[in-house]
Amino acid sequence: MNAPVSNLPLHQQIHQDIEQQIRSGILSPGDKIPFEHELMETYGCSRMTVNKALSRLTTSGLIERRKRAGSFVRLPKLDSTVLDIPDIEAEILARGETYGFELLHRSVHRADTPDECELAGIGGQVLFLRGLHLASGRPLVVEERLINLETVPAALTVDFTDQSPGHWLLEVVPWTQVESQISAINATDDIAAWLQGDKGMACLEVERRTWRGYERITTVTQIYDGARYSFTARFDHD
Amino acid sequence: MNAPVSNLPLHQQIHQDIEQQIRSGILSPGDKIPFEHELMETYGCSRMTVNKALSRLTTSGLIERRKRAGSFVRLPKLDSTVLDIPDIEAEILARGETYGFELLHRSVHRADTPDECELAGIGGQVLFLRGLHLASGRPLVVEERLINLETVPAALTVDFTDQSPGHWLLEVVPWTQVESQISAINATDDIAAWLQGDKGMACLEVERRTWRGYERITTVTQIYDGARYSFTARFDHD
DNA sequence: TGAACGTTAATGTATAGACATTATACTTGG
DNA sequence: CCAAGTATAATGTCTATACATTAACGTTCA
Repeated sequence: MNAPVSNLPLHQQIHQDIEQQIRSGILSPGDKIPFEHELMETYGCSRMTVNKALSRLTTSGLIERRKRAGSFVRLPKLDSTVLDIPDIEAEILARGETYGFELLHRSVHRADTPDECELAGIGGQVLFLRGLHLASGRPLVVEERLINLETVPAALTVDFTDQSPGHWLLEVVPWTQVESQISAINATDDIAAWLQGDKGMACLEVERRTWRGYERITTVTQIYDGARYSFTARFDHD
Repeated sequence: MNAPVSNLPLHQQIHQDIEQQIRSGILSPGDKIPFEHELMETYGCSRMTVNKALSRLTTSGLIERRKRAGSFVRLPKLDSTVLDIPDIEAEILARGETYGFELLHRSVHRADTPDECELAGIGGQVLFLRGLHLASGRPLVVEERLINLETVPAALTVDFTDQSPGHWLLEVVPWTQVESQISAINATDDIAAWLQGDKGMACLEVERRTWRGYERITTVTQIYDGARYSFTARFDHD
């Protein structure tokens, strides 16, 4: 009686073996991977099974395949990384602190600034909200949000006095595309007051626009207390 | 004579059709996708072809499949985005500015700080470099880099006086894993002097550690002039 | 009613074979 | 020697079939 080699399906096993060899450096960029018919022999399986494994490695960008020539390890992407821009509430709770939201300002008006028109079209209705995210009672983030009432009219009837609009939006209108911009700014008087910090302190500013299909949903600018917050990201090659 | 419906392979066509329906909102999270045998009829093809399309939608996280029940559109990930941390040289050139690198400091020593030991092991040799990335002759980024000489001994023999070590490393030892941390800091006296800015100005600080397999390659801290730089990212659902 | 059990309809995996496509390698003619 | 044409070996796609796995469904029995 033989112990089972693995409980994984064979195509996953093959995929994983090759990926492991690339990540460990046994196979370097440019190196050749065995032909499909060679892997068929090695694993004692059909070509479709090998092909499934190699196809997935191709779509995930780890290898490159050329007819007649064979399959080769690709050069890694020049440089890019996956960044989690977290749900602030979840993030604060995960730190073991208590979460709170405080609404500072709310207004409804017709789009007139370029930014508002880009969101809701000329003359479209937008909802403007400014609020604070509190960690253990202390302000950590101030956010200013525009919501497109053409696409999310329900936002008008919701009470955001102590509920984060980001969280609500995510449940009601999940986005399909996001665009983010991260920069560093010095706190203005207003920001310093809201975050209970000093004027001029370094803050992370995140501006994010979201879409559902081709319709704009919301634009949010979040300003983080730079001394108390940073983004981290871990990225495995692809 | 019929015009060809599409020149894409059928499984890609099916994949794309369904993805399009999800992104446009025709199909919402939780909605059911037709059974494989229904799609076979719709597209007049075999089950393996339909299966290939649906399997890829599964691995990319767009749909979820349950035996006996069927396939369903998944809720989008809570929040995460792909951030390009660019190759600085390429980025500056892309802006239409000229690129330059200027070495400020170079030294070789045995690892003694905790950070250096984490990189090269206790007593391992490390190469320390400090340099400026110049855009059109003006400093845009100051970087401090530690290179693990245990894994990249060749770095000792390279002249970095006007060549960016990041660029060189990428070609010689491509990484397989990266960890990044982005935060906002106020410029110290030193930083202000290097970047020819004012003390206290907001800067983006990016700390990045890279691995090849399980071996550490380098740690770099890059400080960007906050007034002249920001990261942008665009993210399509997965 | 409701808990246990067998049935069945869906997905998951794999096979063997076929033909299409294409870059490489080889051959031939100038 | 080089250019053009041809053969070939690899990947890309697709089919028809088979059996495994699993969760929903229906039925039976306490």
